[in-house]
This record gives sequence, structure tokens and C-alpha cells, in this order.
Amino acid sequence: MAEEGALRPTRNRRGRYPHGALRRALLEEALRTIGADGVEHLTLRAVGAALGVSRSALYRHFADKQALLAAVAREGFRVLRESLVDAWDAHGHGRAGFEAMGIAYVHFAMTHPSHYRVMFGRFLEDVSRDARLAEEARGAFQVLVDAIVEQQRDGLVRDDDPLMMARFIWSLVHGIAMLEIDGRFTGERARGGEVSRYAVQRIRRAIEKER
Amino acid sequence: MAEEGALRPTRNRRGRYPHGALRRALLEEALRTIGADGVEHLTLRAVGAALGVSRSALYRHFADKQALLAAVAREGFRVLRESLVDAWDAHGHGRAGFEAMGIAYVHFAMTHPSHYRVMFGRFLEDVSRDARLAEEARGAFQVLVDAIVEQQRDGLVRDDDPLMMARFIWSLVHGIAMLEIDGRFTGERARGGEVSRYAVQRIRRAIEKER
DNA sequence: ACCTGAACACCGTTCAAGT
DNA sequence: ACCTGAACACCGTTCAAGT
Repeated sequence: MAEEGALRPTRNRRGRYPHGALRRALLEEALRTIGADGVEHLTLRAVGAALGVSRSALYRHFADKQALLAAVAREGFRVLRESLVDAWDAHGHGRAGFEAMGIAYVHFAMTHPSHYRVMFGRFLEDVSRDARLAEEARGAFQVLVDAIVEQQRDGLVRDDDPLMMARFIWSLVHGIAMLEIDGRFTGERARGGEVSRYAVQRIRRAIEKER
Repeated sequence: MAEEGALRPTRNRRGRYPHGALRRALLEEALRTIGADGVEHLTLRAVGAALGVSRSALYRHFADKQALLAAVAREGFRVLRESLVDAWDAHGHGRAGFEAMGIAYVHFAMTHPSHYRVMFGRFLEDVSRDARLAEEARGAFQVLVDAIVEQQRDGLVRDDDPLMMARFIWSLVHGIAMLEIDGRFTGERARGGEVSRYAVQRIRRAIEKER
């Protein structure tokens, strides 16, 4: 059920995890629990127990529960950014690339709901506490801004403030993603995938340069 | 700091709240705490203490903490629905009314962040547990669908599936609302109000009937 | 009918102690 | 260096008892 398949590291004969392996194992067990029970039910005790480790062993690798969640979110923003860049590049930039980015964003949320909820679900008290997390989040947003600027340069989209346009697009894909993974789209044709495909068509018209 | 100003009911001379008054007071104190400290820090003990009441007095009026939060959310959806209908009517329906609805949606979230977070923040384990809550949520969404159908009838917007179009618009305003109240829009011109005004302009073009 | 106060089964976090 | 186990200060919820 883990979102990323990974081998669980085994303990060595002294009953210890090799250097850094427990940290990785804690992260993956947290992700697994979040996926199964929700972030709100994540307990450090259960994470420790699942790995056969004391409940305070975690504090060797993370300052506290917030730091564990911040690590989950940071990893999420990194994977999201890579997904966006991949979609943009794989479709040769331009209009097709931009539309693929929109689809990829919602697809990331649907395939990594545990990551996505921690990234945006207000479980992190203070995002700015972890500088590297803030940097990863900024980086993912920048991919969107850069794609808009490039399209403006090529005359494909309107010459509005690229930051404003990026916030507009981000709001849309974020809204679809959140409503989808929270099961808010009901009915037969309610899948977030369909909504995002419809949205991409409409957005094309909303931002294209008028001639 | 309460979102809705209201007089706190006083206890009578037997040290009791009059019928129903404690329920109302609990709701308002919960809202106040959520606004000040966030939903994640809401504790029933603190709510009781603030009202000078035992921590288990609450269980006379709410089945549990979830039921208290569900009541907050239900009230939120009711006020949201009223705000949308008011905006739609006050601007004479049509395009102006629809745009006013979009602005009103984001404005509701910005002026009632505590309500909004409980409504959409995943603190309610199971929305369908409270039938009246599900009904209020459905009612608010229906206002949007009805407005789209009316505009289609008048030839103002495209003849796409109105449910799909409603989900598209809802995702956008929900995304703006969430990112805004979570402080995710940074920078000088970052206010959710500005993003929603920009969005309304772009959406007009996205959904208008092509001639 | 409404509220109290003690009790229960949980939390995250700390810290002296072990290897 | 890494982990344990007891302890601390919190939670939500239950329930017998009071008025």
C-alpha cells in the first residue's frame, strides 16, 4: 500500500538499523499509515511499533512529529516538481506541454494523496520552520511561472502578470486535486481526471492570446 | 474575535444556562478558539473551561467532538449558500450576478476562515454521518449549478454539461479560497481578493458561448 | 433535565539509563 | 552513537453520582 514501493531495510545482528536506514524506514512507515488511516490518525507510537522500535527512537532522526511531517511534505514537493518538469519536457513545451503539466499536477495528487494532504492539509504548523521545505515548495511553483513566461515570449498566452496568471492556474489545479482526493466529486462522471481534462480545455481559451 | 458578533448568554441564578443557550455558547466559543488557535488546537476541555462549565457538559448537547465540528460546518454551508444567493440576486443574475457569486465565495472564506477550514479541512471524519450537513453542502453547490443552467438557457454560457462546468468553477474558487486563507499567496499583489478578481475576468472568457 | 468529578485509555515529548 | 523504558502533561470519552 506504500505509495512508493521500497524495500524495508532490515536490522543488523545487533538489532540496529544501519546508518540512516531507520530514518528512511520511519518516513515510509509514516507514509503507509497516512495512506491507510489518514494524517490525523498518525501516531509516533504506532510508527515505532510497526518497525519494532521504541516510541522515542524516532527522536534520533527527527526533532519532533512536525519535522517528520515536514520531511514527508518536502519529498512530496520534490516529486511534484519533477512530475511537472517531465510533463512539460515530454510534450515539447508550448501549449501541449502546459496542458500536460495541468493533468500531471492533478495526477500527482491522485496517486500521492498522502503526500498531497501533508503538503497542503494544514498539518504543518509553520511551513517556514523548515527552510528546505519552503524552498522545495517555491521550486514547484516556479516551474509553473517559468512555463507561463516562456509561452508569453512565444506569443502563445496573454501578456498578463505571469505571477497572477500562475496563481490563477495553481488555484484551479489545487482545487481540483483537493476536492478529488477528499471525495467531494460525487456522481458517475465525477472523477478528478475528467474534471481536469475539461478544465484544461477551458483554460486554454481563458489564457490564450487574443488575435 | 468571534466571526459572528453575538452576546454570550449568561447563566441563570441556579448556575445553569437557559434551554439551548449552552449549545449556542459552545458553538461560538469553539468558533472563537478555532479562529484564534486553529481547528487542530481545539480542545473540548478548553471550550468548557472558557464557559465555566465542566468538560463533560458538552456531551449533553453534542454526541462528541465530531458532532460539534459538524455543527460548525453546517452553519458555514448555510451562510455560504445565503451569500451566494444574495450576490446572484443583488446583481440581477446573468453575467454580473455570476461574477459576483465568484467574488462572494472567496470573500466568504476570507471573512469566515474558521468555518471554511472546518467545512473543507478534513477534520470531519465522515461528512455523511450528519445528514443535515450533507444536505447543506449539497444546497450550496446547487446554487452554482442552477446559476449555470439559467445562463445556458439565456445563451450566455456554453452548453457543456452543467455539472462538469460547476465542478470546474467550484474547483477554482475553492482553490483560491484555500490557498488564500492558508497564507500560500505571498508577495505584494498576492491577496486572494486580487486573484479572484483576475480569475473572474478569465473565467468569463473560458465559459462564454462562442459566436 | 442538566451538570460534576473521577477514571480510563490514549497522545507527544523528555530524560536518565543502558549497550 | 543509538535505543530503551519510565515518567510527565496533556487529550476525548464514559459513567456513577449529585441537584
